[in-house]
Amino acid sequence: MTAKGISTEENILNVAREVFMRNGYSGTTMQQIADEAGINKSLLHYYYRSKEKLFGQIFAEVFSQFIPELGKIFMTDKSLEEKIRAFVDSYIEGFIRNPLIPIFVMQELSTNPQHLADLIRKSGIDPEMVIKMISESLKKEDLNIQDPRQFMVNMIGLCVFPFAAQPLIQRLIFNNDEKAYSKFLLERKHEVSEFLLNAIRKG
Amino acid sequence: MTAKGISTEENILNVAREVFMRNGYSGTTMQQIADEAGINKSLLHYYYRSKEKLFGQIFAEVFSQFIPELGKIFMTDKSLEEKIRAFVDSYIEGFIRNPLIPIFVMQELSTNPQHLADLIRKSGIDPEMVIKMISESLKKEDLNIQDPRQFMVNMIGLCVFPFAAQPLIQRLIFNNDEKAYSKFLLERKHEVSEFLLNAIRKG
DNA sequence: TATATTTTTGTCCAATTGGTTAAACCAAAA
DNA sequence: TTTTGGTTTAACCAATTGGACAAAAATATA
Repeated sequence: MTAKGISTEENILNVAREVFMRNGYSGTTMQQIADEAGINKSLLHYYYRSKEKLFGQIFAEVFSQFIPELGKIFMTDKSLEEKIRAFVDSYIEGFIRNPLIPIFVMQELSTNPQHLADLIRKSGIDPEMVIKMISESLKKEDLNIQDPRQFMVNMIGLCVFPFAAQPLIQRLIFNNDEKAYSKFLLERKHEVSEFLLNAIRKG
Repeated sequence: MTAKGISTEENILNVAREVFMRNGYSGTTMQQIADEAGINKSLLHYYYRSKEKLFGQIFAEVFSQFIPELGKIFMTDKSLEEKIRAFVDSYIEGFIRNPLIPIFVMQELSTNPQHLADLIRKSGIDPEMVIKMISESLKKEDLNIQDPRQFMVNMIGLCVFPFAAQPLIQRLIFNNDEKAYSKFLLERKHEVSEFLLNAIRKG
């Protein structure tokens, strides 16, 4: 038990999540995690047998926050316009709460793509089915969408990119004004939805 | 001199660039670079005094390939439509040739934002000036662009994201079909331009 | 209380880390 | 041929790495 009434096990997980997300797998040492958690290094191995196991658990959890619940939102009977607004809003909101998710997940999958296969297998969901379902839902309405896959990448990319590139954008476009950048991110919920809807409007 | 008539110094740089881009700074060891370059570890330190120096040189070079030459393209007297097409085309083309650039640069700047300050200072260019110039150029024509900064992030994000998220998209949307994904990326040059132009068309 | 059980720590380990140094090598100049 | 300069190597270093292990401390159970 720590001061806050949190179990040691949970405390380790919280600290490790933070450090791993900040510095990546190889940029993080077990000693570092132990120090920041205020415990002995051996205790890490007591609860989570190895660095890989600890990281694996954290990555799986963060990964599930990155993969959008496209299926759920696009299976409702709302209009496509409403679906897009709902998705963009909740997806961006999630990253505002935890801005490191995108770069952490994408970087790890870039150097270690085989993690992906494991995670998909464990999740049990069938990506192809979900994609097909959404594609159908996109084609249904009379909109200017030639390739649903391109549109999905556009939609997700517009949400994700500003977080992955935060330091760059904040410095180059906002002269390192953190407040201004936060405001920019909030405004993006509206901006991205409108942008997407304009782009697929027929005429 | 190596077999290909390339100097040892240059060969080290090429190998190091590849390894660093694949595994990041802390995921790379000097031994690894030495092995892949077919030389002794001491030789690395002979040519590039330290790991940091070697990495710094490589990062500066790759970074300059990531920062789009927005200024150049948007200062011409083409129409905005032509400018956008020209930019998207050349920017995406560059990443097709070297797909690891985006994730490498964004990841490094995420864990080490102070690199950015140094690089900008060394480059001598004034980001604020460039941004202002482009903003003006975007406002000139009668288009549906409320905030030029949002539009710039949209444009760059649509180009960059598919490369940063390549493993994910390739697996989830293209069932790991590399060929299909390459085709998708090629088609994106046209897709992104059209998408952007549709989105800012008035009416 | 005394006895298990769980949690935490200190100590140790082999391997690897980035880096140094002196010696060996080798082609070209003298 | 000897000398000179840059190049390459082997040996070595202190520090750090992830991890093992048993003792100790704390807690639960009897």
